[in-house]
Amino acid sequence: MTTDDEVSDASRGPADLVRRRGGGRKSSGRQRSSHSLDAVVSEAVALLDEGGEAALTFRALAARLGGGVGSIYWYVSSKDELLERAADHVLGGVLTATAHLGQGEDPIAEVRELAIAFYAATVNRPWLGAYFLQDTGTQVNGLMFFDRVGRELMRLDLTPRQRLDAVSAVMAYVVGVAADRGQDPPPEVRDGRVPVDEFVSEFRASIRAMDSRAFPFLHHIADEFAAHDDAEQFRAGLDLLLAGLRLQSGR
Amino acid sequence: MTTDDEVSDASRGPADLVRRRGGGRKSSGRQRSSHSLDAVVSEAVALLDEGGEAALTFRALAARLGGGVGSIYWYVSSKDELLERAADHVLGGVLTATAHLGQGEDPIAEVRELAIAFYAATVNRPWLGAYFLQDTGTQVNGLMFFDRVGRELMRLDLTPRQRLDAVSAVMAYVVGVAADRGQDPPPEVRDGRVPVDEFVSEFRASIRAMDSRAFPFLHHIADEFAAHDDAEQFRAGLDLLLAGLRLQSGR
DNA sequence: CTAGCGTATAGAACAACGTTCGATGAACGA
DNA sequence: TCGTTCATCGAACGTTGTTCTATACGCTAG
Repeated sequence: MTTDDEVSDASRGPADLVRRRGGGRKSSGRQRSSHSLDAVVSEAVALLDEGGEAALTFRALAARLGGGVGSIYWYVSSKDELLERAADHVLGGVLTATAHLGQGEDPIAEVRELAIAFYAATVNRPWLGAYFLQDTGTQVNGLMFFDRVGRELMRLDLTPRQRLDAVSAVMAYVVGVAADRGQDPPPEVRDGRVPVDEFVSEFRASIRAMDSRAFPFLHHIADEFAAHDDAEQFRAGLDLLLAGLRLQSGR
Repeated sequence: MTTDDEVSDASRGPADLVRRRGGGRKSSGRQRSSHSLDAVVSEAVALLDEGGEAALTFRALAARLGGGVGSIYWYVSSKDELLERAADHVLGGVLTATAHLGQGEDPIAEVRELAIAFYAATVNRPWLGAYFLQDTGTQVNGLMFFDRVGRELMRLDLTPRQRLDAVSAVMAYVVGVAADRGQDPPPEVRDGRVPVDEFVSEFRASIRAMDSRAFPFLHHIADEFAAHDDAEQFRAGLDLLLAGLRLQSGR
């Protein structure tokens, strides 16, 4: 699927030599096996979503697939590659979710939608940022997303350099918010065992307990912090970035 | 727990119960030991700088300190905490490096300098983003830096919410660029065994090899990508963000 | 003086992890 | 029937983070 390679060597062992920055094609053609690369990656994402990065182990994944640990290495040559493929897998979801975009009048508004869709996929997936677009050979969806954002900017009056910088900035911002949030709320809040209010008000109290001379700004925004919504805050920052871009492009 | 301590227990073992989001004081008072928390964290940062995140192991760190593995656990209760403290350690360096700032007329220009100094510290330290400001209890320098940036924005005509969103956006952007770059150039280029030109032109060639209908934007910026400088690109994106902020504040 | 306590160090031991390796079939053309 | 390729499996290895116990040293109380 996707674009896929030319022809010929269609069914070589997926995990061969020529690792990073080279070939690395999918297992195009018939799928005789009970696993298939897609199944391995999908289940890996499922494990990551359920228990975070620590939950993804080769043994847990093998048990989930009903196979042995060694089998996974036929499809993937290392855990790093597995994570890269997992990251690209969820980015594939972002691509299909935003397939309807691209016809709008305002390119920047389109970029905004793309970024928001990307953000939605990174929420609760802090590992995504670390493995996003590391290997351009295997991570085709990441490249496609990068290109889609850039294509919108080609409709704007900018230099190629400005376009490249802008796309990189938007990507970095999304990834950064994901990494920043990370494990922000402690696990007991994550699971819902402790109401969010309690954690937030406790945090506000701990801010108030600090020296207001040393941390004037923290005191200043303590209430806002307690009331803020993550997605809203993401959009606020994104809009700052896009406002600067709009200014640069002269509308 | 959580809220922690009242008074008294001033000189308990640094790595005690009450871990995340609570107290966690430094080894206040005399330093009798040959190690001390600062030595442990400093050496950890040195290991990270030399060989990346994989190079930091408790055994390597112990050997470096001339002690046993178990001793480290007296100062630090887990590897996560060690990495958080390491991140906060380099942020302490950023704080002292930017101590001269704060008297300028233009607050946004000051924010720009702060962000650039932060960025300089994250270059070749992709692990920093993942452990930056995870535990507000132990990571005091991160809080201080956050506060310093926010204090500049207090001189601008903005709502508290806008200020909070802006500071968060700037931080996220810096962290995002660090995470994005990550291991971007493969190790053989990192070490200088392969000249950068070769890698870059190879990358450009691989872009040209792709279908230009499927990736029009990648073709469009292939040359720019080959010639771009990371720090310059970082500043370009930062300036977009700050331009939006300047617009919002009405100069 | 000594018994006891908090401080601090050291390393053996354990469980879990990623990865390697050779053995083992199943499918298929010659 | 044989040999080759595809695909699977799990034992085994080395390394990792962490726990646990033993062992000192400096102090103060009795």
